[in-house]
Amino acid sequence: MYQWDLATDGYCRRVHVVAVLACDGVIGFDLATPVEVFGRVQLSDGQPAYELRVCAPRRVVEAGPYAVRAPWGLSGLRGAHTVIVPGVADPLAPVAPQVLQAVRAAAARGTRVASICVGAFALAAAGLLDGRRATTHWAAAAELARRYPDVEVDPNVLYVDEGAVLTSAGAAAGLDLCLHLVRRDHGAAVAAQAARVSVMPLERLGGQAQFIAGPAGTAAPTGAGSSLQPLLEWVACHLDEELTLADLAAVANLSTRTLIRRFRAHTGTTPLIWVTRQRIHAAQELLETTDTPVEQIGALVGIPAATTFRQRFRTVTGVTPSGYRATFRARA
DNA sequence: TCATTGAACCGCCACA
DNA sequence: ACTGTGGCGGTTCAAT
Repeated sequence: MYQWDLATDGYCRRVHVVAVLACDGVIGFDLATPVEVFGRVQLSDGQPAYELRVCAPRRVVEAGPYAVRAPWGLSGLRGAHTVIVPGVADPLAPVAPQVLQAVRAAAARGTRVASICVGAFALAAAGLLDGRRATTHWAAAAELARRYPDVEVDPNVLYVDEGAVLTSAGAAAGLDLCLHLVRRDHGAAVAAQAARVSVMPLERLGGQAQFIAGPAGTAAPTGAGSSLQPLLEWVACHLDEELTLADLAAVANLSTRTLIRRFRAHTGTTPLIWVTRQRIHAAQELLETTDTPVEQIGALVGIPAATTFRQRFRTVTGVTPSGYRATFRARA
């Protein structure tokens, strides 16, 4: 599964290979995002965290006003641990059969596959999204759902992580997705460093809804004009406290019913799931940067019951707190 | 692991 | 008529 190479200090080092697919009409922004993020991420020892391959079905592909000369053909997808599929200018155009085949084969090998923006159409065409949750650019979400009724399209989120298959919303959300993957692979500290390089918050508080233009084409006036942003920021400062739905509603000066509704529209999830995610992310940072015992970390992020903390940590990150610390603190 | 129990969530409807 | 809100009640979920 992993390619091993010998670092100069004599220790074996895992290199995670990221293959970025560039097809004709590829959107330059979508292509550049993973190239810049994965290409620049450094581990704490200064070594690059990823090996990057830009792969294309032909040696040169059109990318709008310019052309891209890709160093890898589709064979570059073989041996990759992650395949990124950027959007193309015309997502409704049929995807070349050999591209579909290559993506399908990668997924069948267990390779993680992620799309940016309307790249989701290619994943759907390859059948990778059937029965799964997915997202895409908000303006294309309805069409994706219409063409692929087996795909559960959620236009309200920045990205969807289904484990082996991930999709992200328009353009800039690709950055969120890439940073999310870095966090999954190398921990919050490395991801935070990558985010700083990109001059980008590691995590945006809202979902995609806040970027959907209103009927006049102006900035989104979702809800009755009022934003949840102050509440989300308040929560981020009070994670150590026990927070009930009623507490949040009181802070936002809304009924619980309306709060739930706004939350779904704004972040794509429910208030408490969102709060739990924030708690676990805070715990990840603490596990990486301190030697505080796991039990105490749970208390520090507002989940004082140790068993509850371990279980929630696991459902959010997929690993145990101690396992997470062992992975991401050992090399610090 | 399982049952209990209270909270969270959401559909529905009335109201402004 | 249309949109957002808030209360009610049933169901689900999760902590202990």
